[in-house]
Amino acid sequence: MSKGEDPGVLTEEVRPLAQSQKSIKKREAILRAAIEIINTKGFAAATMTDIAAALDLRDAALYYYFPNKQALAYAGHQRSLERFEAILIAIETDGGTGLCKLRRFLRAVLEDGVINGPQLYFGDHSYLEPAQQRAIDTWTGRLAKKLERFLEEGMADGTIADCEPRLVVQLLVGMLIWLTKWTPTTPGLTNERLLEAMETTALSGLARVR
Amino acid sequence: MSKGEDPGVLTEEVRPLAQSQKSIKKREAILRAAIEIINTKGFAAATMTDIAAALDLRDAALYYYFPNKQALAYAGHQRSLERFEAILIAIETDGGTGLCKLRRFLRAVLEDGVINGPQLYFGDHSYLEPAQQRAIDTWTGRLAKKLERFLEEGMADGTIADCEPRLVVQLLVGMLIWLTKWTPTTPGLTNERLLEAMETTALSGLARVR
DNA sequence: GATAAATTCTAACTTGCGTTAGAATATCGA
DNA sequence: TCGATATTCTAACGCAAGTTAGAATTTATC
Repeated sequence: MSKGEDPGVLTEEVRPLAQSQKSIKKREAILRAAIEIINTKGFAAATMTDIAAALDLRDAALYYYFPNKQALAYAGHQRSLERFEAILIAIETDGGTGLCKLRRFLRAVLEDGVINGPQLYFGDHSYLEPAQQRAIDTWTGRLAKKLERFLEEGMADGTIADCEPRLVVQLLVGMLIWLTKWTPTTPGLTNERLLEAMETTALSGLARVR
Repeated sequence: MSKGEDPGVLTEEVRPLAQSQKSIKKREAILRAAIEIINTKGFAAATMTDIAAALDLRDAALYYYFPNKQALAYAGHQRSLERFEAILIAIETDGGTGLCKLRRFLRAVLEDGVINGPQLYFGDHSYLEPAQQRAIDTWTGRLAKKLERFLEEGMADGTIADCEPRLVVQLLVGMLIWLTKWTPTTPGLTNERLLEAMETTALSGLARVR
């Protein structure tokens, strides 16, 4: 649909892209700030002014990028789930034992910025539209299933203890969610020490066999 | 300060008590409902109308028992911490190995009504007055220390693996906090299965040694 | 530099919710 | 039954925060 030899074609295509490029960057920054703030204070307590202030903006400016607060939060949920999915798929394609996959998952979540600027969250979404809630729930369910499969694989290949995957996954998720609350107030904490603590607690176990 | 032989003494003492007794019962019920609702929806999203509706009351009626929403939530925090402290002290006085104490703690928290009507919570308290926040923080810190001591005792008596107690306690707390969110939507779940899953995950560990 | 588009701001509107005052009702002892 | 106290309700106020409209400003293109 475009004339190949027209020298203007390049600029014609780049111009709108260049505009959008910048706009998208800012949209990303807003989304990032929103995720972190909502994650910290909760949806209701996190005000549009809070989020805007993180980027030296007024609350009204946010409405240029998102129609309303709900949509902003919903986008945050989606972003979070996309990241999780990417992590899980990467692990799936790489293969390995069930235990190996589980360990890689814990490490990946930590490295994906849990401590400084949590970009992964789940938790509450009762403030969303019912349809949005359902969408999040089914998506979350799919991802949880992937994790459960890791455990089942491990039980089959002998690397993971006999357990109820559904329950264990929720316990692990709880550990991860809580990270975003207490790690910011724990100075001197590194990903290495955190990962070691998690592996000791959940993988090798706290109990010493006698 | 009272006449010992006055037969009215008994009724005199009982009368105001009888009135208060009923009032206290209702105050307890309100507090209980508030803890559960705030725990589920968060402080900001939980409205006074929500809490009142749980007892077939209007929002204004709550102000007969609590001066304001903040005070109600603060009382909830205190109630929660009292329960935790009672659990921890009971375990301390009973003695046993570090691992034994840790196991007893997990069981006690579950039995204290985590699944049906969560009465224990921690999480966010950024909506309280700074002084109240400090009070909660120091109290929470004391209780966390008790848990950490269990781990240290276990490391000393050989029942618990080498670890950083500070970090491990937070990981365990995360597991427990998250319980109140997902267990209500998991039908057919029993305390026994839950406890077994927790012991498998955190105590004996998910990894099978080869 | 000038014009158009994109971006952000100011100011006001709206709604929900915490809170209060005072009326209404229930409870209870005499 | 009656009066007093305790408890709850109705109605309204005030404020905080989400949202909107339109002006103001910046940015990009010629």
